[in-house]
Amino acid sequence: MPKVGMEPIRREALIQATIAEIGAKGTLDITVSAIARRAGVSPALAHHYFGGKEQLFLSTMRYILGVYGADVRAALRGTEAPQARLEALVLAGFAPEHFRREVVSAWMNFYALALSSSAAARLLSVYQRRLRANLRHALRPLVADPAAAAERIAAVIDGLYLREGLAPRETEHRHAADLAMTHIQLELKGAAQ
Amino acid sequence: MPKVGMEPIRREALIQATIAEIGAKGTLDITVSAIARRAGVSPALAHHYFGGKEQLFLSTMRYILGVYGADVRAALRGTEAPQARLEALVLAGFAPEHFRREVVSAWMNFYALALSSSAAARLLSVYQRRLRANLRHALRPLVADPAAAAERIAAVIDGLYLREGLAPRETEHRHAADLAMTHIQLELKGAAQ
DNA sequence: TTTTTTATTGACTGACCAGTCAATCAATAA
DNA sequence: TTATTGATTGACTGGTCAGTCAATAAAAAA
Repeated sequence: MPKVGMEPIRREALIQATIAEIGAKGTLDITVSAIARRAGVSPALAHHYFGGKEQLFLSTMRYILGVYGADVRAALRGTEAPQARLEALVLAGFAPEHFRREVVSAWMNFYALALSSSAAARLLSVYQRRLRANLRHALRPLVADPAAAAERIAAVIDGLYLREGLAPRETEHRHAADLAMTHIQLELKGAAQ
Repeated sequence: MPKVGMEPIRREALIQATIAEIGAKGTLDITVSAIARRAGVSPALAHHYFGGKEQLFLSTMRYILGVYGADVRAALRGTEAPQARLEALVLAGFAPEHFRREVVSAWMNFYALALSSSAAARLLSVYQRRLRANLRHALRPLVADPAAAAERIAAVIDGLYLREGLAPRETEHRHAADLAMTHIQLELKGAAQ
């Protein structure tokens, strides 16, 4: 039953199906057929809308990065005090939905993909730059060397995410956020301006 | 020209070829044929010695983890002072050879693989546990909460490696080690026992 | 109503690949 | 010398997959 205006619906469904399939298989080694089946359409339609597998992956990556970015912006909205902004940044990054198996899968595989796809590398570096810029901005009134502190905090966030994301499920994710917040306290105490 | 005693030579050659191929393609999506070609043997021989692709990957992972472990042990040998041991741990982790493109590739892909292969996950968690144990041990005489500090330092190390490993080449890798060392200074200053 | 556009797919192709197996060849042991 | 064992591969199989294309069907526009 072909209807007009299906394109955005199908694109969204195919991206969601891609995320689900990556999560289920834990790999980017998944087939367009499986994704299409999950989305309830034929493999040919996936090619029709995305042009190919690689572009479907990139759109999926853009989607996930977009969700993360929106979360961060929402967390920062209305938050003025630098300390509160730091906390918001950390908490947004460690929100439970980022630890859903399929999301972790997508992140890990995108890290790997960034080594072979310059488009993927560019997307990832946009996210990294934005996180660091946000951190620097919040740190500027608080520490002597905001750039270096931002670098370290970003590393702690990424490192803790890596660890928690890879850890066997059932683990407590508050842990990561707490560790990161303690680290920030250390930065503030150790290098107050 | 078949000779006796070839097995260890071929195994090593195939593992090296696997690393090289992962580095070249940036993916685990590589063929046994390509690996075997690189090692100068037939694909059948790779199956003969390793039994299959997955086992070849796991052996390669074990090899890389083993090199890392040996580097760390070498760096710690003869180093007694806790502070020096911390520094040795960091410097070993950020040694230039770990930033060779093919090694970074292997790490990133192993992270992703750990999500779908419990054998890979186990190997990775052995490495992670060992790093944390080493850090805790060195931190015990220096800070009030060695476990938490070790967790944070390990996160910084992993996070900085992720960032530096993914960053476009030409970047300066001293940077990562410096940032990590500064972080350690913060930990010691902020929570001296 | 006719034409055009959008959505959709079945069927196909060309290519590739992991893993198997029987056979070959050389060194070595009996 | 003969039998055995380890090293090695060519040839093959069963299966898979990305991407193409022409055709169909339903809306929408003319």
